[in-house]
Amino acid sequence: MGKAPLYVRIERELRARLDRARPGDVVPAESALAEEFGVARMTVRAALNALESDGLIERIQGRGTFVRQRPEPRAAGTLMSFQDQVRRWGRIPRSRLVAGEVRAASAEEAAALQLTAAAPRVVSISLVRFADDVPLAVEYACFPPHLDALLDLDLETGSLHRALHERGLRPTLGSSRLTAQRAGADSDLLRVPADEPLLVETRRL
Amino acid sequence: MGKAPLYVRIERELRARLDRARPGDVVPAESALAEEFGVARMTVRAALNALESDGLIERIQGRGTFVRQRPEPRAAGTLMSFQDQVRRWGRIPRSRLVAGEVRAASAEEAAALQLTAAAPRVVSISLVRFADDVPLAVEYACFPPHLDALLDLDLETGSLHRALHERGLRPTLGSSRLTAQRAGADSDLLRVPADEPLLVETRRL
DNA sequence: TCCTCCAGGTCCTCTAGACAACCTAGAAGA
DNA sequence: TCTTCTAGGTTGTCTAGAGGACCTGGAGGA
Repeated sequence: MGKAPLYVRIERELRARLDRARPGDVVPAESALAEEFGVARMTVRAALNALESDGLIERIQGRGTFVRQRPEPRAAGTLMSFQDQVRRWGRIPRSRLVAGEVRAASAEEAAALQLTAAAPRVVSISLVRFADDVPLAVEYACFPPHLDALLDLDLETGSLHRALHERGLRPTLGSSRLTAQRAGADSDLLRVPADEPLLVETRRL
Repeated sequence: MGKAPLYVRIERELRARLDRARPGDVVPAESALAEEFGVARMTVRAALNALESDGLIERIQGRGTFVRQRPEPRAAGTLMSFQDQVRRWGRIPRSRLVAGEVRAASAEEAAALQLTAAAPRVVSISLVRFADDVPLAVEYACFPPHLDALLDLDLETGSLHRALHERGLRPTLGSSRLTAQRAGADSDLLRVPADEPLLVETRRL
C-alpha cells in the first residue's frame, strides 16, 4: 500500500477525513494541504479532482473547497446533460433553438417557481435535441427571471445543464412521475405519429 | 469562444477528430500533440483526461492512446433503468415499494392516458429509490389498466423499465420540461429540507 | 448611510521540465 | 530455433513555480 501514487494516498487520507466531516465544512486550501503533505500543489489538485468527480466536495473559484451535502449522482440518466448522454452512446449531439424569451408566467409556472411578483415573468427556452441528426426530444425549459443571462448563451452548441450548474442549480436528487401516454402535440417536431405510445416521466431533480 | 481554456479547445478539436476516426485507431502520442498545439504536455493530458472519462479513448501505459470501441447504442437510445444508472456509478441500487394498486384515475391521468371508459382506472405504483441506502428519488408510476400484470412483479428487486420494455413501451423519444423549484411534498421521503432548491424535469419519453 | 474600490485569499490554467513504470520490437546470445 | 535482454517510445507521476479569474470583506469616499 505504500507504493500507491502520492495523489492516491492523499485522496484516501482526505476521503477518510471527509467521512468525519459535516456538509458545508471548509476543506483546507490547496496550498495548505500541499504544505501539510509536503507535495506540490498540482499533486493535491489531482487528489481533489477525484473527490470532486465523486461528488464528495465542491470547489468554488475564489471562495474555497467545501464538503458536499451528499454525493452528486453525476451519470444518472436524465441527470446527465443531454450532450454528455448522447456522446456516451457514441453519437453526435446537436440542438436546435426553437424559442428563447422572457415572457409572462402561467399561474402553474409561477406556483412551481414560487414567484411572488404581481406580474411574474419566466425565462422560457425551447430546444429540439438531436443525436446524429435524429430528433430525440423536445425540451421546454422554464426558469426564474433572474436567470435571463441564459438567453445570451449559445444553447445550440453549449450545455444547458452546465450553464445551470455554474449558476448554482445542482440536479442532485429528485422524485419522478412515470406515465404512459401518446406523442400528441410534439409529434411533428419528433417526426413520429401522433398516437405513438410513449413513456412520460415527470422528474423532479 | 476563443477565450475558453486551452485544454478545453484542444479537447474540442480532438473530439471532432475522434468523430471521424475508427475504433482502434492510434491517437498521436501526448508529446506529439503537445508539439502540434504548441502547449505543454500537461495541457494535452488535461484534454485527454476529459476524453477518457467520457469513454472516447483508451490509454495504455507504455503502448499509447487509442480510439475506443463505441458503446453499442442499445435499442435506439433506450433510457437506462434506474438500477443500471446506479450500478454504473458504482453504487448499490435498492427500491422500496410504497404502494401498488389499481385505483380510480384522476381526470388529469385519464386525459394523459387517453382513457375513455366511464369510470377509468389506472395501475398506480410508488417506489422510493435508494443508492447505497441513501434515498435518491420517489417515483410515482401510472399506467393504463391493461398493464395490471406489473403489480405481480417483484418491483423491489426487478427492473420496472425492463418490464415495460418487454410489454412494448419503449422509452425512445420524448419531450421534457425543465424548471427550478423546491423539494416540497417529497422532502420527507428524500430526507432533505422542503426548501431545498431542485431542478424539475418533466420528460416525455 | 450607502457605494465604490482595493487587497488578500482562493481556485484555475499553464509551463518546462524530470524521472518512473510499462510495453514493444529487435539485437544478442545459447 | 529459441530465449533473454536491451533500447526506445509511451503513458504515469511529480515538481516549483507563474499569472489569471473570482470572491469576500474592509477602507475610504460621496
